[in-house]
Amino acid sequence: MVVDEAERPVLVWFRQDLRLGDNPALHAAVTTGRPILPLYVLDEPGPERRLGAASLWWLDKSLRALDASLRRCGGGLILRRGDSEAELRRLIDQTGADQVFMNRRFEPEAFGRDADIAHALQKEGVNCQGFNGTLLTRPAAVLTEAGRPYRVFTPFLKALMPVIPELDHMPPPTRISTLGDVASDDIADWGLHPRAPDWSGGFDWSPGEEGASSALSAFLSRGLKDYATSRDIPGRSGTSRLSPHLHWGEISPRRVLQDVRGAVAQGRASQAQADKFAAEIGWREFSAHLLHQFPYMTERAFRPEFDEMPWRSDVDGLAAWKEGRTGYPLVDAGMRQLWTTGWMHNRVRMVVASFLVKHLLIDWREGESWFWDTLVDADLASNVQNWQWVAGSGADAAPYFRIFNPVVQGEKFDSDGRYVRRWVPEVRALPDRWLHAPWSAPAGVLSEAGVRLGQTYPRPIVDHGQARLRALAALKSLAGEPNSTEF
DNA sequence: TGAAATGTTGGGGCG
DNA sequence: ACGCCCCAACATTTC
Repeated sequence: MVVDEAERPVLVWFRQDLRLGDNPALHAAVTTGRPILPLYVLDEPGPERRLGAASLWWLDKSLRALDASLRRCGGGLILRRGDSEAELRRLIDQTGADQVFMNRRFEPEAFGRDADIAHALQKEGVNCQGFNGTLLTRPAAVLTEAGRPYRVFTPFLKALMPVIPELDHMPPPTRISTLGDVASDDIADWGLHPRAPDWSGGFDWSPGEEGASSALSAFLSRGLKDYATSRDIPGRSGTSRLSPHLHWGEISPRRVLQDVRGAVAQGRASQAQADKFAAEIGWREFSAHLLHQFPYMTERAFRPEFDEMPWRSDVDGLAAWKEGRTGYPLVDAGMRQLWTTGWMHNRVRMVVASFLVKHLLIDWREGESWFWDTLVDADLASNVQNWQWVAGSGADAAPYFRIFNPVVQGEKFDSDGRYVRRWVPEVRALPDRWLHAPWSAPAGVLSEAGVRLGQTYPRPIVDHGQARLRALAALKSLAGEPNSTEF
């Protein structure tokens, strides 16, 4: 088939950039003036880690939203299932496309494979172009003076902020010229939404580009102005809840930071609040850069001495943790919020993670794996980095002796009990004074609140004081100086 | 982006 | 008036 050069279509390969606005790859494709083939390939099961159940739930909705947006511009999303390279080639063969535009992914496996695919296609005359649509900067852009990756967050953030490129004006295309009849799967056939049973009834999310913008607007008008303190109170809606939108690229971190700066300029929030929020976006960036540069982090401890950690095997403890019946109300509340809504407040994530790793001495990979399956914002770099941070084995990690007391954390950050009462109704009637430690309440208080320990609500599966000493002993046994940050 | 143990200080009760 | 003790409040150190 001989096709006029100017009529050849170009392919936009969507992955974790499920948006039309502020999308560098799509924008570059539109600029060619050629017909556009928007493609998503479900490479599942493929060479990468399989998506978790909550991620599949989200992907289902986000792809539908992207397809609807594309249809409003004149063309729909082409869905294919199979090996990424094979499906790209198939579509290229079917349509005569001679260019591929994609926003790069920076997880090591995906990054390497994208490069392999691009090289293979270029050899055959298909031009491939990669962009950065998901991070503030490419990982290689932030290095120490010695040319090495940062291992400590604060200097990383300081180096990152000045090198973030300006946000180019890339409005969503109003019209996409597409080819007529290109075969696409029906997303309903992919079965991404859970059935039998459908456990997603408690998910309260609006996946897609519009949902992302709404979440940002809501945060800018309500959450940002006292972010620094509200973000730590799990019983309030003080966080942005942008994480799943950012993960799937329904909004870009540059756009988020630009709008936050705009809110400050309009006097809707102070610079200090904005800086605190920017630092959280900075942690996302730090995670992505670390994983890109230290690919072994998904499997092994960032700090090798932690590979010797004497983890316990504890099937019952792990199950109690997952199911939210450890007997510590704040921990149980968090795990139930996760299961019910696909999300957990950040403060509580630290507490439940610390509990698994330090109180139960269970390998952080067990927790990471559970979060991966149940979180709608599951992100390889962030998930792995944060788990290693809590475990003490990560970059700039929590010192080994930092062991959260779930009772003290509850009293500090859920002092009115709003969070625990919402997710652990069994103890709802206890007065604040005893809410976070039901086992310490006098018998009369318990019976008045209708709590029968061991029957209506579990006794603690470990004693905090003993578990703390056990963890300290195990962590101290590691070779080297676990607390040192010197290299 | 801890918590617990230990140390210090100062007010107040009391002999 | 004074020393002594208790203990809360706060600071420091230790894990």
